[in-house]
Amino acid sequence: MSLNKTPALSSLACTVVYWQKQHGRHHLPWQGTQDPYRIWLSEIMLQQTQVATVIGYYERFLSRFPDIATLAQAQQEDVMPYWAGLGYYARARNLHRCAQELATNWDCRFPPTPEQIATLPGIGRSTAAAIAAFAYGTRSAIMDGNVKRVFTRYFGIYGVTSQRETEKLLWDTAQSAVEAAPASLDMAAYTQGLMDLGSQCCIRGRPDCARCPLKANCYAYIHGVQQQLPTPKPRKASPERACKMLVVRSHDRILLEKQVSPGIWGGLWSLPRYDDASEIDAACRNFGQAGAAQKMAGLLHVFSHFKLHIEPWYLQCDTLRVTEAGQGQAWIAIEDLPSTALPAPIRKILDGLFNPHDRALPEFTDAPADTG
DNA sequence: CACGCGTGGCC
DNA sequence: TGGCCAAGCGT
Repeated sequence: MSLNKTPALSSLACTVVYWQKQHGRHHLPWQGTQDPYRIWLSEIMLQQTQVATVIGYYERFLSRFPDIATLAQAQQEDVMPYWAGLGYYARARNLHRCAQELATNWDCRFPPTPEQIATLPGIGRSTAAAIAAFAYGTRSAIMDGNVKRVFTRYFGIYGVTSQRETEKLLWDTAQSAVEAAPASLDMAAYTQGLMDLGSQCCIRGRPDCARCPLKANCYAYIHGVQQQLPTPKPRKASPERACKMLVVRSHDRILLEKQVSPGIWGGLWSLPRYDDASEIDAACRNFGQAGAAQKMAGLLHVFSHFKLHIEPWYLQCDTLRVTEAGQGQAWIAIEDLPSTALPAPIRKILDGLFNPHDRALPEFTDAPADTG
């Protein structure tokens, strides 16, 4: 992919800087300094941790350990209390180790290049670039969750961002954006501006495109696909459950059960539900039709947090009197089903029975298949 | 390289 | 309300 000569690329960095100076954040505790120690400490604390959580920890830590030498001389047991509650405690152990390494090998200073900084414990490519950009003005790109949102949307980069190919494209694009910018670019404002855009405008759920300075050239805004980007990770396999349901028909009516709220399908009407075949048998005997139920084609319904395998059975028993409905049950006329509040899979089952589109008779099967 | 690491916020 | 996510990194 060649983005280098597009207007979208060449105008990006200056637009971000201009916006950051007017609308970005300028009063966070770690801003307004070029001290690599303070910048480093903030970057480590901010890894996978929200700004509001970090602020208090940052100020307490900095009061106790004001510079690299103080931190390097401390015992790890004296450091950890200042991290307790912040999470990801390897960050604190690496921070301490890193300070000692800087004291031993670098005269309590940070190395001059992001490549060298990234060799230190707990500092990866993105954190190293951020430290170098804020402390030295080095033109090296960062890549965090904010930048991923901004760039996937702005450039229309599809693919799960944690996958290698997408990750590489994002890094290459981010570096190209820096290199396409004029030499006078304010790297600190640009780096901060990308993160400010990501946290203030280009948020995940409802991006505030109206206030975004990049919308004129933004792929997602132009094509209306903000909700599709960044490409969401495939969800973990959800637990699966199974149940059987019974369609009991008497003349022109079927038996439905009102679902309680709160609960699955609360307030809707569903079919009587059973856990196993013996309960189906018992129900049929109860209706005076032992062994008369027919197994229908199974289907799979996917909820947000689990999957339900439904095995419907059909029982014709015209001897029943429709006045005999249990608590929470009702005999509903088939002609009234279209106006009845039914969950989608229940409507599908009943549609297949009573409104077969392309076959003369409802279809029964011995081998239920998940056709959901 | 997919995963574990911690806690809080969000819907 | 449980799952997903947040200024990532190390293994």
